[in-house]
Amino acid sequence: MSTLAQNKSNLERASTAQKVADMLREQVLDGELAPGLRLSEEAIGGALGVSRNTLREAFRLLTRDRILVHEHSRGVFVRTPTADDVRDLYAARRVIECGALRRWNDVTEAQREAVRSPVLRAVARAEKNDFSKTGTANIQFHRGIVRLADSVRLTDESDRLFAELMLAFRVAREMDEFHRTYLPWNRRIVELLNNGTVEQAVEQLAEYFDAAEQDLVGRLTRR
Amino acid sequence: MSTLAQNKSNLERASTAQKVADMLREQVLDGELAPGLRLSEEAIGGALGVSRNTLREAFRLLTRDRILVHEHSRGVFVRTPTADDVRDLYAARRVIECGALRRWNDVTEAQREAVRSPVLRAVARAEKNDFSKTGTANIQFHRGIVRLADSVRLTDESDRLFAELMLAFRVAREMDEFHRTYLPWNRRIVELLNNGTVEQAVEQLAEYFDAAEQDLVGRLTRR
DNA sequence: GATTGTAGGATTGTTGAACGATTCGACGAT
DNA sequence: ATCGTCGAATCGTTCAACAATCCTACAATC
Repeated sequence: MSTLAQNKSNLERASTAQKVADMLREQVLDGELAPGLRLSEEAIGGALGVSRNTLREAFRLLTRDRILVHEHSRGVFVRTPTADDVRDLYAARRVIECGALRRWNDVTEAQREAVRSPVLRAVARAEKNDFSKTGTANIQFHRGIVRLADSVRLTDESDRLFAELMLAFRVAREMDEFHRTYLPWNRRIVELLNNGTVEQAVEQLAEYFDAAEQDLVGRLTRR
Repeated sequence: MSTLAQNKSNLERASTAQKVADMLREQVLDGELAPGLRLSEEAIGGALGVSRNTLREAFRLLTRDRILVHEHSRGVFVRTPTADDVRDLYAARRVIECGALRRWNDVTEAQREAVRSPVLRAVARAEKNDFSKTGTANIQFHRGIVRLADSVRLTDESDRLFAELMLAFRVAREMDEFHRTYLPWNRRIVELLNNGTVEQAVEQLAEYFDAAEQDLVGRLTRR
């Protein structure tokens, strides 16, 4: 049965627009297309060998994911998150992740492990001074938290939020230091969870959001 | 200054695709386009006087809003929410709305009033046996709750959830009775909030979600 | 009778070209 | 220095075309 399910996903051919959108998303999140950059329909379409119409469909998809912004008759641009965007982002994360974390005692062991293990990985990365991977492992930790809620709609929306956050990281400076600062916080949260003191863990998570938001906003405003 | 802001929104001409999407969304939510219906590109495009390419852009927008589903080489269909969809929907609402409601004491009086007043309106509608408007007023109540979180990203996503929920209502039966059943619950929640017992209100809200989810799933499965 | 193969017509997926509408930047007038 | 004006570049939208895919009906097979 599981093989059938796998075949199904292989059969679901992605449309050209979808593939183009995936490729562009990756390039933006990898930093090859910097925030603020304008994406010319002609240039991109020519380089990728797709027609303008198809490319525009791809742009719409990424606009909905908040990776691009669309200005009428001016074109699409790689989004440049503002301080207000970051505040909004963290307001959403506070509600979603704190709410998801409260379900700690109601979920499967596999779900709990998906929260714990990324923190260990992040610590290992940080000890090797590999801070770019520290950041991605950190996001895995938060993805794991969201998944405690058992809602694909929530995880999908959160993935959009995380993508936007990574864009904000690109705009800000000194992000290596940022990730190093908040790693101990995550360790403490996992510790509290293992102790069974869920409500305290939630409180720590909320405090982490307060601190990280203020820090990131600061790195965005004075620049 | 406020007039300038108004003018700005007027200046932001919506694209044709956006206008078409808005029109189709309205028709779907009003029930003029029933769940499961296939939307032919030629038929719709011809009726609305827009080209196929523009119409396809509109379809993409609505697909992202989960109002339509897109099947490769088969076309787009009005979404027919399943029982699993409803469960996922309520899992997301539980996290979002309970989390937002916990902020009750940290928000402005205007925000609090936007939670209270829809309940009074719903009661008034119900006394006149106007249950379609009872349902919309009820949704306003929940929209007000989400707005306590102070995040446009969260309210936007919630609006998508509510739209999907209204689609589920169309598939289910006897929804008049449904809305009548859960109206007293909302009154009690507002009462608890006014008493200052926020945590009890959150608990009531969670119980409401449990009951409503089970009820709605039931109306969707045995049919 | 139920299942499988096959031809066809209809619909979608994608492209390319076209043209009006809008924006941007440079240039010159005040 | 500020304000119009003009032209080039780009976007918004439409149209026509063709390949790829799906659906239906009918025939063939067991």
